[in-house]
Amino acid sequence: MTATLQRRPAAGNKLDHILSCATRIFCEKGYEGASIRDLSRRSGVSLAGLYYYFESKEELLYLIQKHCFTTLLARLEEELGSAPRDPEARLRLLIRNHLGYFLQNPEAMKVLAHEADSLTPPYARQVADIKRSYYRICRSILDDLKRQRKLRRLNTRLAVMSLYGMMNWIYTWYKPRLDPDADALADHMSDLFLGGILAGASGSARWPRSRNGRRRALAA
Amino acid sequence: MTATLQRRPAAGNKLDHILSCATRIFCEKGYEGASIRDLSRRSGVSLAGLYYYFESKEELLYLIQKHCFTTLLARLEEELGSAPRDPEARLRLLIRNHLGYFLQNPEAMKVLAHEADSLTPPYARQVADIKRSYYRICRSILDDLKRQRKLRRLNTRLAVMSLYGMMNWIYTWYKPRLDPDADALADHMSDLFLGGILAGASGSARWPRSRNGRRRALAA
DNA sequence: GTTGGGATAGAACGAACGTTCGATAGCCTG
DNA sequence: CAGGCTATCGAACGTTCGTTCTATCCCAAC
Repeated sequence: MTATLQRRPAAGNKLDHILSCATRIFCEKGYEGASIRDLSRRSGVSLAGLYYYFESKEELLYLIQKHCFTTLLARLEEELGSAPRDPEARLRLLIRNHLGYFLQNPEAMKVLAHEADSLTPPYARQVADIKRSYYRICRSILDDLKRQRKLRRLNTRLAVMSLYGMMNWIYTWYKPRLDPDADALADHMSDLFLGGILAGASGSARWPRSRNGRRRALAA
Repeated sequence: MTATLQRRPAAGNKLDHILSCATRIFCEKGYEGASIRDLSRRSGVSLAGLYYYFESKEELLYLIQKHCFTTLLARLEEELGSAPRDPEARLRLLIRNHLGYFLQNPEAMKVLAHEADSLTPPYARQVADIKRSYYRICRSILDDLKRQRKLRRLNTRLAVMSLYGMMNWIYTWYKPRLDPDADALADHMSDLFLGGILAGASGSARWPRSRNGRRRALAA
């Protein structure tokens, strides 16, 4: 269950190669649909030889997810450390960081987003912990923004989830030759999200709601 | 490849039962991870008996996806038929329709969103056609809105994808006891999205963009 | 030059997979 | 009651799966 990375110091390069092949295969065929034999063919390592580097197929997915989320989180924390205190600026930075990493590693991105609950408890917990940290940073920025701008009616949980939905769904439609690059996309989504948060969720609604009378509770 | 539904007129009930069991199983274990033996156990039909009702596991997924997307699209077209011409109202209606159906059929929703490209060409094409119709309705509403409000800088493709991302990601986080119901959620996302579109994408930017100077093209 | 362990692979294991075969009920029609 | 059609099943087929067993190779240390 512990990371294979530490066990065999000299083997880092080859494990990295295997992990990158595995990422590509999981991306193409999904975790369940991918086979160790696929990985053997793609990586050039024999079927049995692979098991020198990891203990099971599931550990493979775990190592990929853990590495990516850890990197994503570390980059964000580093950037936020030397960033202004203004919540809007920090949120823009988070979005930029997220999309920057995702569009730079599109295959890993799909594996993170698509195989989010393919891991079983022993592995799943550790990944979930990192994800929770990442999620909480966004939520606390939004709580700050809510206080600063007095957005009484803002449900920050819904807002966070909506934002992550926008961002994580990208792997299903993004075409590098057709769509804007990561920075432009980050600006687009930042504007969309912040515009919506700041315009719609403050005091009175600026735009009419649904035409029928079913106005349920919107507040947090 | 043609729908099994028409071949055996009297068998509708049992096929429906099988499809609903299959939906639940695909939802729980994913398409690849689910086995026909799981379906046999859950539905109470013998392994061989199942194949009287469909031709392959893939046709099963196809039947589920086709039925759901067709229903979703039909409902939307019916509602839009007797709706006002105002693009904003029509967009709110689309969001309400989408979330209403999704939260009423959460297992099917996950199968639609998560197994979006588990089908291979013969089946995949037919589902893709229906999805394209559905997507185009949203896009044309947004094009109308863009014209009406003179939103020169709005990239409607990105906007549509962002909106669908927000909505389709719900299956990963929605908790019925914790989160607002479908109508309230639809209002929330409508406000967020419309607020963002109308505030951020018109003439000059109302809020500052990223702190560094990399201001790439945001326009369509 | 022997030795010992890290690194590798061929072959096999048992289990599970999607699918099919052949048989058997039940039932309507003639 | 004979014949055919619908609906169903137990058993099996051939394949692929994740994983492991065992043997080998290479190279540094003694």
